[in-house]
Amino acid sequence: MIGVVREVGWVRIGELARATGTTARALRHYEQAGLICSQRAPNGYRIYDERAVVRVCNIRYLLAAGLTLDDVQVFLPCLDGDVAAAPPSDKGLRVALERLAVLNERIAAQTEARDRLEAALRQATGGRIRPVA
Amino acid sequence: MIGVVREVGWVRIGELARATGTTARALRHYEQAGLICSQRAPNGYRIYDERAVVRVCNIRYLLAAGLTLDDVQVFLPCLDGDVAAAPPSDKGLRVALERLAVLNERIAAQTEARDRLEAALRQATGGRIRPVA
DNA sequence: TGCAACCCTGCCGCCAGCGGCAAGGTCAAG
DNA sequence: CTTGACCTTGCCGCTGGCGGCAGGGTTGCA
Repeated sequence: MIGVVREVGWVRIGELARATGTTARALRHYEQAGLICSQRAPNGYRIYDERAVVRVCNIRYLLAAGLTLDDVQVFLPCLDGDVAAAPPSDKGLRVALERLAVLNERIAAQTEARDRLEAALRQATGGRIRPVA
Repeated sequence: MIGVVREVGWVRIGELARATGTTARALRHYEQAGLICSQRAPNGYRIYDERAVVRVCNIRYLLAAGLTLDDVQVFLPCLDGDVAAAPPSDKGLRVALERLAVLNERIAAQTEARDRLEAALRQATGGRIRPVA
């Protein structure tokens, strides 16, 4: 074993964290939420195969897109990437569409608020033109 | 003063809550956050003048738009419609403009999230969530 | 042999915006 | 005089996605 570099196969939590741009803490959190699973080494350490990288990246992607961990649950069958045979369920699509609607709503509301604020500011400074550095 | 009926210049918290579509609990919360203020009746009850209705509605509007209570703080001088009589200070304007920028940033971030989700969905309808790595 | 770098579990904290409850005071109507 | 609607303060709880720490164990390397 000396000098043998294991290219693939099993990584521990820290390495997976580095590989996916997250933290060990977050990964344990995902596991507790049932989004990823791990084998255990004889010493109790979590070990992951390389598919975990894809999976975690997918999870992070969906989270960054505004889904919750619960939402991501729905997509579990699709998270392994190589599953061409597992198209997203109707349920998954529904969740995603709902989330999309929520995001659109929020964006619209905030944009409206911004426009209002902008107008108010313009009015506030309308009479007295004050240079606001 | 005899016989003069002042059509409710003052309301108590419950009525204000009903008038603004919120709860007494929330109003106390806003007060504790420094967003609204109240007089006190001799018995200790909070009493509000009718401008409070406008103010609270504005607060709720901004909150619904995704602002935080802290954000709303900054816009306090604008919430009463008093702007013409009491133009905001340079300092206030500066802060308001900063907040405007923050708002724009937030909108941009959420828009990006939405686009990502949309893209993911588009990929999903093609068979899988998204090509990873 | 001793250290530094990992890993483990478990639990508390944080932010935001309240909800809800306890334990009491106040007031008008019946 | 009692009921019930309303008000007060204060504090704990909840959701979401972790951060961070305590208090351990395990490894690799000089």
